[in-house]
Amino acid sequence: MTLTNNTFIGEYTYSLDSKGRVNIPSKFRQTLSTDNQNTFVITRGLDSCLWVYPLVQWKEIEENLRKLSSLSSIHRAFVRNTARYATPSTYDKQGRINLTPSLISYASLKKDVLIIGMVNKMEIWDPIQLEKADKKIEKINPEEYDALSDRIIL
Amino acid sequence: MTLTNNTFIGEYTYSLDSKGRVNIPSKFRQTLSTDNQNTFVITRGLDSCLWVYPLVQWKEIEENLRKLSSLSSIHRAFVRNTARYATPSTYDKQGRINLTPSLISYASLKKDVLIIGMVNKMEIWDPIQLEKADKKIEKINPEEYDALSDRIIL
DNA sequence: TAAGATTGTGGGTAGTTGTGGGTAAAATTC
DNA sequence: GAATTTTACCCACAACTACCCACAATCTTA
Repeated sequence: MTLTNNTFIGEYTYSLDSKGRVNIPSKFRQTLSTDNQNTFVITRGLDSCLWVYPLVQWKEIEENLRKLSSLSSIHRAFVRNTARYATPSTYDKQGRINLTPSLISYASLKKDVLIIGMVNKMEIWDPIQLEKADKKIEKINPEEYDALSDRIIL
Repeated sequence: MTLTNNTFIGEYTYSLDSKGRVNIPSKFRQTLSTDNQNTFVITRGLDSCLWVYPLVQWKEIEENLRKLSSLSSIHRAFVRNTARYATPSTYDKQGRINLTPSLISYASLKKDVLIIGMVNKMEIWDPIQLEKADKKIEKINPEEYDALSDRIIL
């Protein structure tokens, strides 16, 4: 059953094979095909994980990058660092995407891989890395976390 | 697989051969051929790298240069430095472009060469030069960099 | 519960891509 | 105008990638 367009939620475990392929949760594939879309952009996340955007989502980011000026060195660096690691990819007939060696090593991916829905994108994690990141967050800024609670009604 | 017209993202490693030829990532070639275009304009980048524009993009730059006044010495210098090093080029049947000795030496290119998609253009880098440039940016204005992160939602 | 459909995982193969070098045309020099 | 250098075009081949098929495990449905 499909949720709505471009909404990713849930957690799924898959295995990365010897060719660097990972399965995409079938629910996510359905979500995407409603939009006649099987193209993603995979890139480095801000934690040690990968971010996978559906093309429409990525296009929005790109539009914002286009507005930055090549005359500013900061702007150039920002565009470069954002665009540099972005890799377009489609899923194959079996529903898998290819990860480049560079992306695999960035996220320290081994055999078992966690895919997490992040509403507008998915994250690909090594289970151990995710655990580490979780523990780190627990320690710092519980106040900031609470502040978010005010902005978002659950 | 093609993204859309004139969008360049990702990082690719190629080798500069003895004749001064570098491969263009096949994804970029597809992007360009959608426009029935295999003509680039290569010029000096503002960092120590080369900028490669598809012809359409370059035409836009030219239009903007036309608007600058020759009465202003700053404007004159800007137009001169932008136009001066621009070299039109096409890729051969194998998908390679020729770099002139002048361009090669400007970017300090050796054997290994990095091509980076910058959304509206590509950059050609020597890996060591890029590393240097990265470190430089880290030092100056982290606040400005963070401000950009707020403007662009990833 | 059995049969059928869907999903996840592995591997083989044909086509594409990256890199080197050869040759003929064009440009440059003497 | 001949000789030499430079450039553009072509071919060859190795490495890699995308696509295809197979099959086991799981879920669905009657």
